[in-house]
Amino acid sequence: MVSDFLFTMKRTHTCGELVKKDVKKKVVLQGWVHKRRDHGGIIFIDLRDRYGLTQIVFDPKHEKKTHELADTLRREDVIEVEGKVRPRPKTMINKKLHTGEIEVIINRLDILNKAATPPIEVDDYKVANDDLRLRYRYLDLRRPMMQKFFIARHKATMAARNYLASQNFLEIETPFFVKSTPEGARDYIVPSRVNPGQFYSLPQSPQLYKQLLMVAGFDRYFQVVRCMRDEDLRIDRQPEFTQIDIEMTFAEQDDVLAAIEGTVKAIFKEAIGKNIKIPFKRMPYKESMDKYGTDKPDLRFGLELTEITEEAKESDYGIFKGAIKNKGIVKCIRVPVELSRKQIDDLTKFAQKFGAKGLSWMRITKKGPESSIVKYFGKKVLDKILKKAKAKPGTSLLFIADKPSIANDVLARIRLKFGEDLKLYNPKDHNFAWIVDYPLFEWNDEEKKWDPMHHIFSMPKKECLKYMDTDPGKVLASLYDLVLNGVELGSGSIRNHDPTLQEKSFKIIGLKKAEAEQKFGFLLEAFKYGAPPHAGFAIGYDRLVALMLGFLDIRDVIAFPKNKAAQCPMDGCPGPVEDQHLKDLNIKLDMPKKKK
RNA sequence: GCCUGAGUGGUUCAAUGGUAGAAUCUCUGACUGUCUAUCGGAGGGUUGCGGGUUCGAAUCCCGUCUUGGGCGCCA
Repeated sequence: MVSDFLFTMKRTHTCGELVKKDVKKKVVLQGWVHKRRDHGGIIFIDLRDRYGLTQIVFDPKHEKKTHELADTLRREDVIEVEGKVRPRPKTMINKKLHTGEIEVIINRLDILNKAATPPIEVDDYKVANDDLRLRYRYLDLRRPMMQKFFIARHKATMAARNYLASQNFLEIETPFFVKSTPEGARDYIVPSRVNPGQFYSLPQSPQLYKQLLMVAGFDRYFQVVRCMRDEDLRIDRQPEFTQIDIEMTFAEQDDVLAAIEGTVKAIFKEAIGKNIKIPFKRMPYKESMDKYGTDKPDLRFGLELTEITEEAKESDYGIFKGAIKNKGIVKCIRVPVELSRKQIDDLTKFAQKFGAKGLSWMRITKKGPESSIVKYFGKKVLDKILKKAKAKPGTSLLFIADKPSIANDVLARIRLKFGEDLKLYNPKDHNFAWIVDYPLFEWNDEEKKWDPMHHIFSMPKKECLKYMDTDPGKVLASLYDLVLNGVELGSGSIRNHDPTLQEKSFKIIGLKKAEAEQKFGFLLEAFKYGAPPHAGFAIGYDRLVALMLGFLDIRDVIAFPKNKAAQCPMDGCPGPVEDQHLKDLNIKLDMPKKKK
């Protein structure tokens, strides 16, 4: 850490940089009183700034008046001190601190600002509850741990920018006031005063704009960009969040994946010094669904699922046969323990919570499979199932017979539960994977129509074009997701730059020509004038940084996040506005009456 | 909208239906080598709020508010 940048300032060093070689230097430090250890005579204070802690010493024998003033110091006072660096006695070296070999003996103390007693402690040992942390965020952010997170985030952002710039990507800003497209997530909207009755939307992503930048010939674009979605919050979902958004012209899928892999590698290297192996594993969507029941599998552990629909047909078990008759499947997971009755009861409740009708099970003991359903299976079929699922003594099988979506979802959740409960993985691992070859369309059973699985502007794979008219469910696209430890980190695709093909896609999802024209006309028009093939990706950046640092809560890497109700306990937003303000916008409130 | 957990000194937590405690913090005393200093003393509580049951409620019941996690939602 070099302090050249301080040359115009009164302080000569930060609180994180003085080491043995600085001994005898006369220094001026500024910072916050972190901890105070008063020995009656000598007083030690840990002086804190974002760079670290430095122990400063007030000795009555050294400078009596300064020592008396130091006696009045309390935590979080802001002070300036002048003194001399000296080595600590050998037995008093603090190995936990970078500055632990030295201390500064102080002869001058200026109290720059006394602090009122803080309502929460600025201390990583005792963290206040979420509400207070957000209410006094500026104090919470002073904690060394939080500062570390934001320093890491900054380094990560710089690494991404540098890497992408080195690969010829240009950072170009796209608008925040955009046209509303009422599909997918709910938009935040902003009234336009100069266009009465009209609204802007805040973007959920710069998707269409970055594609237009490709039409404009910028070749490679990126942006570290805020996106907004008016949906309910989760531990890894905030109403505004950051994406690293990229788009590339004349690029194949491998080019985009390589660009993202390079970015992620640079981020981990620069921010936490970790070398990540690239390229990441690639797994087709279908394989992921078959093996893990989800398109965002946590690959830090095994516990793969086994489908036994065919075998189940040969049984006399009514529940399995009934489900199969109903277009369902039978799938199971083998867990490496003999489950107790109580565990099975709990798992059944767990499964029902997520829509399963029930949970069938077999416990494999040394004597063979034990379960009330064993009797419905002939020995041959039973052996086939046990072999297929690799069920050995000391394991158990859990079966779900249901619609594929439910069987997969529930088993995927059970798999995660066992992975966590049995500690089948190292929580510090970072296991990246690409899920590729997604279907372009997904059947919406409730509305009896095709929905885009991800992104309607994606290019169908060449070999699938023949199914566009006959069987849209079979159409795979060059659509890819990045997954880290079971968390979706982003998605992208090769875009559809062919207007005719795009119209076909719209038609399949039931978007009428006029409607498409109204919503995306500007994009379709642009595509007429020489749109190059292009592809892109967007990384959920808050999630990436949080997972990189070893946790899931993205609020710890967002300086001023919202609470679960999308409010900020610090400034109190959202709040009402003045009547005149609403009048200027021609807006009248029509609030529902509160229930009594 | 639904499910589930929490709400007790400033803060973090404890307390079988029977005197609300501890640590930290604040103030204060002692102490010249600590490093989340240590050792004493003091201060600090309408147990979120409103009802109810009970001789007696932090504890049980009902309602309500705040907050965490999840489901729905997030193409």
